[in-house]
Amino acid sequence: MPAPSIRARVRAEMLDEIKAVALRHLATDGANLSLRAVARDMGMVSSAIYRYFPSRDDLLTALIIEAYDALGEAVEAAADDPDLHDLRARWMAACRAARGWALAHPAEYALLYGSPVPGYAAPDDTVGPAQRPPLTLVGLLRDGLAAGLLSPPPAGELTASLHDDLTDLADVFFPGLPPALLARGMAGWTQLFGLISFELFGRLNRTIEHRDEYFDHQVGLLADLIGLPPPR
Amino acid sequence: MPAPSIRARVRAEMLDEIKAVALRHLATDGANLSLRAVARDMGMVSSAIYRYFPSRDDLLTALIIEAYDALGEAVEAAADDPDLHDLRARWMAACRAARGWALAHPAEYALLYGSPVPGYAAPDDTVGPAQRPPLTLVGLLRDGLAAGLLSPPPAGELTASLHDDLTDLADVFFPGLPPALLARGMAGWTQLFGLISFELFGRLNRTIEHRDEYFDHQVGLLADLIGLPPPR
DNA sequence: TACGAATCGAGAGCAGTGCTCTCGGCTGCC
DNA sequence: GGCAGCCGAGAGCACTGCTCTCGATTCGTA
Repeated sequence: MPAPSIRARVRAEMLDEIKAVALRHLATDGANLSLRAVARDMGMVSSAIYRYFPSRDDLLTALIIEAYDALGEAVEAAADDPDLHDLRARWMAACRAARGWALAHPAEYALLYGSPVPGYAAPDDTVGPAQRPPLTLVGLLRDGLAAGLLSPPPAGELTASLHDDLTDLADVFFPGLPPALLARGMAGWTQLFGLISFELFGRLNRTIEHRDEYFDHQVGLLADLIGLPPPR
Repeated sequence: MPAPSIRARVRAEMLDEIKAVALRHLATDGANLSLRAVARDMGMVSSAIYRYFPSRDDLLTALIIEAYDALGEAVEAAADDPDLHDLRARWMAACRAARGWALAHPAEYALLYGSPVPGYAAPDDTVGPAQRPPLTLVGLLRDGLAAGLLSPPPAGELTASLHDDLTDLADVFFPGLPPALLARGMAGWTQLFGLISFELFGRLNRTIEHRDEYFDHQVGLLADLIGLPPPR
């Protein structure tokens, strides 16, 4: 492999620096990222940014993919912590990791899970990284089932067409996973998203002060619903 | 009471028309509402809008309050349907009403529950209307408890400080409601928000086709967790 | 090594935005 | 009837994303 030319290396550094500056702006000024402000911060003129990102949306997409991967990595690392042998502890750790990342990167979380920007349609590059957290959670359920720690929910509780939808979905990622268990995993993911969003978007203000305990309790409730083995 | 002057009546009509046009723009163009576009649609010049709303944020706030009230009214009406005597049926109806309203008014739902606009801080006028849906849900639990249809969850499952937070919160709206039951009600509200947001923001695309059944199933799961009497 | 091609930053410019201010015409109240 | 308050139009400011052109620099290659 030939050494990358100076120009190519400078270009890669510029891409990284633009993303870093844009992230800083996102954190301070909120979601409406200004390309011109980013350019000013870099001592450049706004049109120069377009040498690196064809449009503002493309820059946002790059940031979104990086954020999805950072969140996904945090969740996966927590779920795969070798110190945790307890299934419920792994589930809990994954959820806490997601919340911790979100609290540490609120602007990026809002970028990922807030209302979609009007004209913006998520490109296909984002769907893979976006699936990492929910796949991690459902993967824990598959592990638990394989280890005999989980009993599959009664099959009769799903309608036929919903059973088919969930079976098709399971076949893509977790062949053989009982569809009712997949539904419970998605319920857990939905709850996790709701808990984090409510906390981050201020819906817990002036109501819940002890956020950590509230979060743990609510996640624990859903762990019970899913059928994870009780703690201890 | 004196008849309102012509000018006052015209002004009220203008306020309504501006809001109506803004809502149309919100539905078609997405969240970044353009005051100038609204003015153009009304055959006015942009500065004239400022005679009625001091800023774009104030117009948005007016729309938000109206949307919160419309959603709250839909949920309350569904929960109080006199034809429903079954507690679980009322819970189900309330949740379905929220989803139905959101699907019918996606832009307004995004305005209410999407990522908060950067500079925008929700004024106090919005907190009352915003609380109507969750209060309706928790109110159902209070009714069920009073009617002996619900058994309060074991008290020992909450930490002391979380117990205090929830007791304080309950005292404001539902004095005497067991805090653990309040937590379950909030879990239901969180789940409802998550389900609707995921569906509306496209996270169910290419995975779940039978959305109605999926929604009913997931809401039913949480109803079980809360301890609502089984169906039939 | 020299030359043509590709890349890059600067600058001007376009269409759009929220918002302010001033200037007239109109309305409503004393 | 007159005066104060309301209202729409218009100009203007600072800002945005984005396009285009123009030199300067760098690259790959002959």
